[in-house]
Formats: sequence, structure tokens, C-alpha cells
Amino acid sequence: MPMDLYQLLRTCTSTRRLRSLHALLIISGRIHDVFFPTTLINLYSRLSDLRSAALSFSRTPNKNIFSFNSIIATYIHHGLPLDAGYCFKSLLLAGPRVRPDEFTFPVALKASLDLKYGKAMHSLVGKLGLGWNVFVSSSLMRMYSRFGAVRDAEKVFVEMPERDSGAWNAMVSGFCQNGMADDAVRIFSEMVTEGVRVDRITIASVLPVCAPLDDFLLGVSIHVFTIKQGLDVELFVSNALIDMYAKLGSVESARQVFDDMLDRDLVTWNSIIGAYEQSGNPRTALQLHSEMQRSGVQSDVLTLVSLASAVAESGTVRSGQSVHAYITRRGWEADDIIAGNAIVDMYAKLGKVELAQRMFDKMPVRDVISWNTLLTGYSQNGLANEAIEIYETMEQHEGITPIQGTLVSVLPAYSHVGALQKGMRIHGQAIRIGLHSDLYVGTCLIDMYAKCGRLNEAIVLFEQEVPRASSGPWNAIIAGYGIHGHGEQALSIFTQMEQERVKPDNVTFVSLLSACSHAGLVDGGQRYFQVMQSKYGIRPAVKHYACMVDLLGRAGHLDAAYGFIRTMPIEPDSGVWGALLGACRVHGNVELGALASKFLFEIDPENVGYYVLLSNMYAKAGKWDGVNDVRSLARRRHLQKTPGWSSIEVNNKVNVFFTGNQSHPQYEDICKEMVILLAKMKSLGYVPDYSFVLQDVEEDEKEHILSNHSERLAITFGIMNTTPKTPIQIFKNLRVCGDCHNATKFISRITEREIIVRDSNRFHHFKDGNCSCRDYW
DNA sequence: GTAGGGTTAG
Repeated sequence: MPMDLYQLLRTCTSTRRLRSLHALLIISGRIHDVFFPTTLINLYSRLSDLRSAALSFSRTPNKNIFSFNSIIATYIHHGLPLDAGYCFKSLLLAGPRVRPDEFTFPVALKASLDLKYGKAMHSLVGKLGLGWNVFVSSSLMRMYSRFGAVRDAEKVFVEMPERDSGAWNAMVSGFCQNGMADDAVRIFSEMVTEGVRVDRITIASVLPVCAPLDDFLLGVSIHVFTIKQGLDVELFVSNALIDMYAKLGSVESARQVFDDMLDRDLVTWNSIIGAYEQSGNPRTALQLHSEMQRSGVQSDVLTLVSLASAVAESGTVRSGQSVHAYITRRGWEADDIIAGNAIVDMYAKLGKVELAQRMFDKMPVRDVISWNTLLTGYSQNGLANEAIEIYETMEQHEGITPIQGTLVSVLPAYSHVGALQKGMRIHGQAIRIGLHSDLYVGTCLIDMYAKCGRLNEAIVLFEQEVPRASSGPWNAIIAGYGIHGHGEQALSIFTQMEQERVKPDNVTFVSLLSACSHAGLVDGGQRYFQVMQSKYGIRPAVKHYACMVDLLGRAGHLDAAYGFIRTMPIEPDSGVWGALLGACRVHGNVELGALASKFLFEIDPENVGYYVLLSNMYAKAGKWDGVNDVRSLARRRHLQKTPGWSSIEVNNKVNVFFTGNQSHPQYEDICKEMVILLAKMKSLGYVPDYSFVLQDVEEDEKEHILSNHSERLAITFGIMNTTPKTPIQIFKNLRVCGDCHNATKFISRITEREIIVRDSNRFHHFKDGNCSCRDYW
């Protein structure tokens, strides 16, 4: 009996057994039974034996539509749309006896690789009169949605003679996948009001739009709805709920759903691990991963990507390397670009930029995110010049267009080194790709213009371009006024911010307090330190305390500053003591300076800047024992001075000078020019101040050291390479040395140049032998 | 003997 044979075939669990039964069918001649070829294709397909399936198909003498449908489905299910498309074409050429039917299209449509092909399929459906079938029409809708043609999908939906839940679902997910969240929700509500049966697929399709809409209430009401319908027990639904709650910021609700689940699959675990990782609980994420392993669920590449992010936030380089090794072992780093990017990001966040770079170099394919990740890695590890280099290399690679994140990463690097012309080029780029009014890009542009000395451009952007409903742009412009010494304007911007009801955050007050400090507005600073707490409920962080110490100290209230530190409810850090030490240096209070140094040498013993400051103070006061003590302490601790560097942008090229670095091609010429300048300066009364030389060397060597300071090299280079009497703008990574500060005053007078120096602290505008800077050295 | 769909990442 043939039925017995079919049943026997269906019980095959190995392709070997199936093949021997197949041979038996051929020998016995039973293979000519019309049902066998199709059954065999389907069974081989189920056992993933594509070769045998294809062979059965090609050996079928009179192929009927069942055989065609099965072989097409086989290829689609095994991810081979090209082969499926080929079979579909041969079906069309097979003659009038076999034609595609309503079973063919739902599968065959998945083989369409572009909209044009899909539209041809649609017109074929019309010619064959198959549009009445819900499966066919829903599949057409999915095809259109896949290529972004949601309106065409909607047309099919509207014109369908009858619609089942699947058709409605196709409409909901079509809108969702094309980012049309409002329409998706609209269709979903229509479904409910028209009494169409909502199933787990509807829910799993519509839940992901709650997060982009930022609509927590919608999410909760859908959740309630699923409970009423008894759909909350469905795995897909629960998984989507976890993700929805996590993305809307409620990890607790996500956890509640997770805890209530009876079955969990890989997606469940990935979602909850991702939820904790994204919400700043990397440790919990790592714990959950161990729990997942204990419950016997195998990780996939998505798990590892979340794990890499969690390790980046809280892990060690060791655990980072084991995540990396796991990904390599599974072969994911070669064929998953996201996994590669995650590793680059992880190493960069762990401070291992070399390892990040090595991973980046190894990646076979890179996208714009890969470049962004590496760029941000350099930038956030303080390697602005390297970040810039990466950006410029990226620009030379065709086919990579910068996105928001690219500009947001590269602009601070340009701000950092004071590369105005390059920054302006990015501004142009932002305009071209329509991102110049973007909140984040705009904020970075404001910051860039302010830090590159163009406060006016920053103001224009703030006033006219950038959306100002959130604190970011306000913080940037307040800080901009601050570093340029315009404290009053910074305060008035803050007043305006309050009037426009924009909520200030902790960054706002850091900017505001430091603006007060630079401008000597002691009362204002103290008032806003109170306002921050009483009116806005922001508890001062250590950064705010450092600003206050700076504010009091700079203004000469050294004892008040010290008293303020004594009453701090939190542990003062190096920023706080450093502010006090800096103030002591300015006002010549050696004892208090020594006290501050004592703390600094404990908290931050590697930072050589503090040793330099203290030594300078002793030198200025003529306390040579003190100088020697500090120097030998620094030597004992094997401290090397942070390499100081200055940069100047000439003809769109950034020239970087390191202190004492003689490798610049024009070094010889710069030295000659410097000798001439120095003679003129001395004739006008310039006397080198050797207290700024930490090295223990002879006097004439000291003069050589001072004139090899990076800022001096950069300024001289600028004088030689720019039009006479035009302004010169320099950037220095550390604070400008006091002797260079004095020297620059003379240089500005001799060369009749305006010289603008931005150092790690503020702007100095030198003009006619004076400096705008309120601090004295 | 054959058909459609949904959730997670850098």
C-alpha cells in the first residue's frame, strides 16, 4: 500500500535512511507515483540535504506545480534566494501545462532582490488572477514593505477582497519596519476596534514602536491588552515586552516580565542582558550571562556583542580578551561586522587603543560605524590628533559617508587642537548632509567655534541654528563665554535659559561656575552654587567643588578656599587640590601650596604638573631647598614631564610642535628667526624667567630650553608663514608657561600681531604688548 | 504531497 510507504518515509530521521528508501522506490518502479517526487523533496529539505532535494527535483520526469513549489520553498528556507529565483524562472518557462499558483507566490516573492523584480511578480499575480488569495496579497505587502514601498503595500491592503489577521499584521509590521510608528499604532487600534483577532504576531510587531515613540503608556496599555487576551504567555510576546520596557527605561518592569516567564529562549536572555547593559548595570548583565550559561542556553553573536559592551563598562582587559577569543573561535569576527565593531569599542573603552586598532585592521569589511568607533576611541582616550588622522583617512575611502556620530566624534577633536579651518570644513560637510541644525552636531559646532577662538560664530549658531529646548547647546555657549572671560554674558545666558524654561543640569553649573571664576565674579559664583542646590536640587559633584575652590582661590581668598575644602561633604579629588595649588602659585602662598601638594602627591602622584607648579613657587620665593626637594622627589618617582605640544593651523594644515622637538622641516629657520626676535625682545626689556625651567642645568642651557617651548616654536612658525600683521592663533595642550606668557607680550608688540593662545585652561588675547588674561604669573 | 508573518546587538 502506497500510504504505508509514505508513512515510512516520514519517519526517516537521517538522510542516509531516506536515501536508501529512495533507491528502493526507484528499483521497485514506485517512483513514478505522482506524489513521491514532491514528498522526497520536502523530506530532504527537512533534513537539510539540499543536494538530494535538487537531485530528486531534476530527476522528476513530468514536473508538476507541487514539485516546483517544493523546490522553491526548499531554497528559500535554506537562505538561497538566487537558486529559488532560478527555479521560479524555469517554472515560467516550463510551458502552459504548469503555471505558478497561489502556493507559489508567498514563497517565491521572498526571492525578489529589488523592487523592480517584486513589481514584475505583482503584475504576474494580476495576470494569473491570484490577487484574491490572502496569502498571496499579504506576501505582496511584505515584499513592498521590505523595499520601503509601504504606500504600495497599503494599496494592496486596501484593495484586498478579504483580510485575515495575517494581512493586518503585514500592514502593522510594514509600518513598523519603515519607521512609521504612528501609522502602525493607527492600524493596530483599527484592528482592535473592528474586532479582528489580534494574535501574538500582531503584538510582537507593534511593541517595538513604543520605544521610538517614547510612549511608555502605550507600551503598558498594550501589555494590559495582551494579558486580557491571554497572549502574555507567548514567548515572542514576552521577549518583545522585555525589550520594550528596557528601551523605555524601566529595567524593573523588564525584569518583572522576565521573572514571570516559564520558558526562556536565547532571545529572552539576550534581551534581559542587553537591558541591564544598556541601563548602566554591566555587572548585573554579566551575572545574568553566567546564569544563562548555567541554564544550558548557548550564546550567539548577539549575546557576545552585549557582553562586549558590558565588559567595556565594568570589566578588565583580561575578560575583554576572553570575550574576543570566544568571538574569534566561533568565526564571528570574520563575518559579523557588528561583532567586530563591538570588539573595537570594547578595547577602546578599556583604554587599549592599540588593541582596538589591531582589531579594526583585521576586519575584512568595515562600515561607517567601524570608523566612528575607532575615531571615538582615539578621541576619548585623549588622542585627538590620532582621531583626526582616522577621520581624514576615512574621508579618502569611497562610499563611506559620515553620519551624525562621526561629526560628533571628530568635532571635539578639532576643538581640542584648535583646528578652526578643519572644523569649518566639517561645518560645511554638516550643511551638505543636512546635519547642521542637528542638536548634537550643532552643540559640537558651538563648542568648536568657541574653543577655536570664534565666539561670534558660536553665538550666531546658538541664536539662529541649533534647537535650544535641551541643555546641551546652552551649556556649550555658557562655557564658550566663560573661556573667553565673559562671565557677565555667561550669567545672562543662564537667566535667559531659566526664562525659556530649559532645565539646567550639572554640566550647566560647571560651565557657569567656571565662567564666574575666569571673570572674577565671586559673588555670582557663590550665589549659583546655592541656586543649583536649592532651586534645581542638583547635589554638587566634586567638579562643582573644584570650580568653587578655583573661584575663591583665583580671587585671592585662599583661606576661604581652604576652609571651603575642609567643609566639603565628599572627598576632595586632585581637581579640588589642584585648583588650590594653582591659586597659591598665582598669589604666592608657598605654605598653603605645599599643603595642597602634599595631598596631590598622594592622590595623583604620577601627574608631574603639580611638581612643576610647586617647584616654580619655591623658586619664585627664593626657597632653593624646596626646589631641590621637589625635584628629587619627582626624579625618585621616575616622572617624565607630560610632553607639551602646541599647534597652529596654516593653510588648512595643522602643524604640531612638541617641546624641544627639532624634527619639524623648518626647525633651522625657526631657530634663526627666534634669535632675531629674542634680541629685539631683550632690547625692549624682556628678561627670561628661569624659574619655569625644572631641569637642573646651566643658565645658557635654560635659555635654550625656554625658547624651545612648543608655544614659542609655534608662534615663531606662525609669524614666518602667515601674512604680516594678521592675527595668529595657537593652541597649547598644557598651561602656557609663565615665561612664554611674558615673552608673547613682547612678541605681539614687536610684530604688531594679535596673538591668541588657547591653553588647557582659557584664552589669552595678546595685543600691543598686553594680555587680556586676568591672572598674573 | 505544497503557503505568509513576529522579538534581541555595534
